[in-house]
Amino acid sequence: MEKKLSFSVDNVLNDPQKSALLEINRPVLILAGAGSGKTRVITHKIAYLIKEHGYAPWNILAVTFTNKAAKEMRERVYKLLHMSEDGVHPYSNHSLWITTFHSSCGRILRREIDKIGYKTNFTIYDTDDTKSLIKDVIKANKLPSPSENLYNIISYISRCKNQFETPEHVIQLGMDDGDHFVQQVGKIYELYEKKLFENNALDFDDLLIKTINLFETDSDTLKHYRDLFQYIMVDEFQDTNPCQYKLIKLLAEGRDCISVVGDDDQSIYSWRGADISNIINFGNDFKNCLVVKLEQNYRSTNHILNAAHSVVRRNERRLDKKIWSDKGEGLKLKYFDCDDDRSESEWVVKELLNLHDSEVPLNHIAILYRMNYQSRILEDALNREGIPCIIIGGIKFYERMEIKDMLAYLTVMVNENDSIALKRIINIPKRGIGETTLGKIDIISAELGLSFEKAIDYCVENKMLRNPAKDKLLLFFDWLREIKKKKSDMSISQFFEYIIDEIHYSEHLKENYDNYDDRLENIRELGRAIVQYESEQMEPTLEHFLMEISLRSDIDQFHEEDGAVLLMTAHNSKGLEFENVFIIGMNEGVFPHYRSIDNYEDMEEERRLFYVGITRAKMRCYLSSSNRQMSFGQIKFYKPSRFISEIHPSYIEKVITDEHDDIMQTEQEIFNHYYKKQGENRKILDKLANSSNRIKKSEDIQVGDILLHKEFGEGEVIKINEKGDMTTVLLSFPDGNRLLILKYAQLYK
DNA sequence: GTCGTCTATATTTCT
DNA sequence: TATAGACGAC
Repeated sequence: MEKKLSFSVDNVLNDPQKSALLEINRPVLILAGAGSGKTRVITHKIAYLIKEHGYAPWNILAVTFTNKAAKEMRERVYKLLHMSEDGVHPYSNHSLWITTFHSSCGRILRREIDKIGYKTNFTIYDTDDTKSLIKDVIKANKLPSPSENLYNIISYISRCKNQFETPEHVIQLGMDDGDHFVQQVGKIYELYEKKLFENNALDFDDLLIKTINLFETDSDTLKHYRDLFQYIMVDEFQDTNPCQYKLIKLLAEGRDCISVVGDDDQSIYSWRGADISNIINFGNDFKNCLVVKLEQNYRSTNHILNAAHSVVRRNERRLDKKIWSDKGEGLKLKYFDCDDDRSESEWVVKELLNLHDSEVPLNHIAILYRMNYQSRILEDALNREGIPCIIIGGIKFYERMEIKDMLAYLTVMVNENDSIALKRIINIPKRGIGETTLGKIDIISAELGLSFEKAIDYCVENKMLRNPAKDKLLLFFDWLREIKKKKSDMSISQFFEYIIDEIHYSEHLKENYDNYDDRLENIRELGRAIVQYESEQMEPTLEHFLMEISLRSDIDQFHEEDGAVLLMTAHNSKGLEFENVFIIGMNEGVFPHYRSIDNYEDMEEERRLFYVGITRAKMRCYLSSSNRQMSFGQIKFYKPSRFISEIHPSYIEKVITDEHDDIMQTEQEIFNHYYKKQGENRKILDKLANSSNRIKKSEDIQVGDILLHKEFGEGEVIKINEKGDMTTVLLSFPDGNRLLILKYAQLYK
């Protein structure tokens, strides 16, 4: 039977897309290949529900992972509903719940969190704040400083949190296994959680966890939101972690009002706890679900799709599907292997200029890489040729020192319990309140279980602080109280300007930083963001603004219309598409990343990441590698990436040029080249570690040879004691003779 | 408590 | 390379 739609999807959607849209009485799992129009399905389905089935916009919850994806989805729905782009008419700006997981939770908690003991003016901590808080916790509680680096501790805690492991349980686990690290982290975790609560702060994970807590402890609230969200859609479902999945289940389980879209081949966030089994097990939790595969790609030509497929099909853990398009074969991928990273970026620039000559606009070109630092050398090369470029990611705007300073000021005005924000600003500009004083207060706060502010009072009352520090503290808090009073008399932007003046922040920047111009400009940019926020919101509040800001990242506000080449990591490119895509640094240890080389599952993820990269390209895809790369001031040698050889040869064309520097054939020559250039840099000697000049056998040397040791320098061979594997050499170094085991000593000719 | 200098040290990726 | 942290001088 044919269904008549006044909201026409007949010419916009293909058959599988349509079936995914029309099914609203069963759960729907949409397995959507790259470029198969999954956003189109979601947005049309939202519009369809509203227009054809009378759903109110606020009764639909659609969640994704990035603000950018959410924003795009919102705009597309507005268009379909003929709303204005800011969504104000005919529904209010708040009417649509098309957001990220984190901001939808933030929005819920902003209203409800007092039900689980927090105050609604809570602060959201980013990774930076989390790091500071953990440092503080270790110090204040006089815990031994852990041998592992902070990042490992933070991610361990985050993993525990996302799997609903309590600190007590983690500590117990650590004791049972005699695992010292786990015990230690468990302790830090416990104190960290306590401190977060004291500070009335939530970290990113908490936004989800506390929402779940809320729903689990307060059934009325859960019921309210279950009734509110009559239909739920999840984009990028392959990226959901246990927490996100649980949240969705809480809201939708037992009902049929859910559609999820995902592509297991594009799962690239397992390091953040994303679990592909969520997509694989979806059918178990949501019975009788309709599975739709979208395999037609609307983006790329087939050589690109086939090349991408020939790589990703090597993964064992994947659902079988193959994307195709009706756009013809198109061009093969172009691959160029370069001598070093400098010539690699020059090659990219050259190809890029060729494209430009054939009238390809610059904003149709993206250059992707595995790690942010790879952008630098490219940026230089592009600048040399005067090609404008925009780098996405990297040092993020909202993570800049001066931005964080000012946001901390605003935060303190809103949440007086936030010790991280308070400590950040208490001595900026210099007020003579230093580490020692703050450390003392932290310790008291930890020992007596007092909040930071209470601990200050306690220290003052009990005369525990010496006079200059004490007076300055009191002075500061007097000042702070005065400032806070002004808050209600002004708009957010006025208040912001007022604080800047009041603390003489521009003077502070001028006195302390060479690049104060840039920093001042950033502050102005933040001011503009505030003004913009105020103009967009019907009821702007500082609390809400700060939340928006803390969940925002750089990629959100890039505009395609800028006539510039885009540079970004492969991760950041997900969900985007470009006529022409370059992927640089196709080397073992770079892409795939060296930390995934020894781990099969990680390697599969790298492969998926590469798959994501290739499938961004509509027309042309360029790949390049380089044998030598300058990284952190050192030259490193690399082999071409295994992924290059994993591409079926019929879809890739290797570029041969005559521009290789034939002069440097051997490792020795390469070494000499740099050695001469950079002088006696010991670090350079490290590079020899893998070179052919490493002496491993006694046949390679004789008495009288001069050998090189990276620490001891040059030494003359005095004696060789043949003992098979354990052969030793006696060498005379500038600082004396040494006996070394040939096999282990790093000696070079 | 602050400032400057030196050294060690780390390098991935939505929110 | 670049930057955070340690250390010592004031």
